[in-house]
Amino acid sequence: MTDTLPPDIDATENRPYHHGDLRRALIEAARAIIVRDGAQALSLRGVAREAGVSPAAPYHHFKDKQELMLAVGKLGFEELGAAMDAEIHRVGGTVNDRITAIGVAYVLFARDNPALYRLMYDCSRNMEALPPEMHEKEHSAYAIVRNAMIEAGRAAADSEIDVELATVAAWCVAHGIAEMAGFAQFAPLKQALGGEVNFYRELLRRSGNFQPR
Amino acid sequence: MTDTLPPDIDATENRPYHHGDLRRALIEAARAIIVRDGAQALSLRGVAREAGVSPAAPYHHFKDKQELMLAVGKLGFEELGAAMDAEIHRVGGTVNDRITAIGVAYVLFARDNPALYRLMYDCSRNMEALPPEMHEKEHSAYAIVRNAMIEAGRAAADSEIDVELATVAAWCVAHGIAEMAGFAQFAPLKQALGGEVNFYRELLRRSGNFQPR
DNA sequence: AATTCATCTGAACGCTGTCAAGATGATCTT
DNA sequence: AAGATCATCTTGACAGCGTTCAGATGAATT
Repeated sequence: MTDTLPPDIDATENRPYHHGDLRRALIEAARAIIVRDGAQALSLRGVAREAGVSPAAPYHHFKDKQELMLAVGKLGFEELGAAMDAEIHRVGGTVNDRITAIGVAYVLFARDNPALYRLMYDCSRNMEALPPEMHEKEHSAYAIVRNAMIEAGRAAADSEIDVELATVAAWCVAHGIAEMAGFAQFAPLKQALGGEVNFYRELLRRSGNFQPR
Repeated sequence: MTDTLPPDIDATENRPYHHGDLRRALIEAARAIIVRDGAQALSLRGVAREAGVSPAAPYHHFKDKQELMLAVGKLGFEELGAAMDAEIHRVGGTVNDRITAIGVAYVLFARDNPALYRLMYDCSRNMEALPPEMHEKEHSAYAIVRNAMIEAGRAAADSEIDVELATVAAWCVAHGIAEMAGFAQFAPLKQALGGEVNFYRELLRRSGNFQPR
């Protein structure tokens, strides 16, 4: 019973059976639809259609439509973490430069992927708690913010509560701004501040969480 | 042709035709369903059922399901404004006491009506801009925050941009906290800070928007 | 070569949002 | 008072949705 199939890639789930890797294909099809047509237009049947399988096929990989959504949301959090990480390394500089970069990257991710960003929170809210791997892994979005808060001295690294609180406070601010980012009635403010990014930067600055004390 | 029906109530829209006032009945039925069973369970047919009319009846009062949702969202913003107003008058005290009260009232409204709160933003985001009456009326939620920012000296009252910016900054923070309010994984933090409300108050305080400079 | 069993299909269920055509009945005109 | 008007509501239909179940398919194991 030697494995004729390679232990394979590094991915969490991989099953090249009939289709090859339908599970991943479904997740990516769903992501594509949600980014292209918005959350409203996402149907399980549509995802199956996009992946070229029958409407019932997804049920062998996901219990629910919701469980597929959750997988897409998880992917979204990974992408968010990657975007923040990339921006940190691009900016470099002082801790405070980087901490601002994190906030801006967060808001821009939400602005560029509004439906995906929304889904990430929608499926989170429907659960009792976020699955641990969403925010506990080393390079998760949550860990990045958390580490930045410690490094910036916004929390005593030895006080668990203090670190959590600083992280949550920063996260809430970024989330609030991110959700408003697309609202059209802020256009005058964006213009008055000399650009969209400056607007976000100013809001982050005012919150006191993304700039030196 | 003397009016057999009283000119009637003070409401904005009132048409006692066949049903009496189906438009309002539909809005209130929708509100009841969304509060009772969640946003996921809200269907146009269900609303019609709850109001005791046929599935097609709503289409004589609303172009769309979305248009009905929008009306519910508008109602929600009115209730939010009323809740904030009530809390302001209940607390009294200094400007800073009241400004904190506004933030707490905002977050608690979202915590107590999560699905309604979500709908308020969902239908807002689907539009180009919020309908003006949602945030420009004297006692609208927006105006309350705006006036408080001026009174608290957090913005120069004569600088339009400054006032808008301060208001938006505060609103974003409150919104961010409000959306996170229900997340289960914050339970330890709530306990560590001696209660849920203290947790919200601490997050608001840290943002710098809801406390004296 | 035979068996097992995960994977996928086809057909069906009740539900949804929406529409077109017709019935109802309050209001307005005469 | 009688007739016309017209907003209001119902009936019936359509396509599409999430979900289930019985059966077909074919790769992996024996």
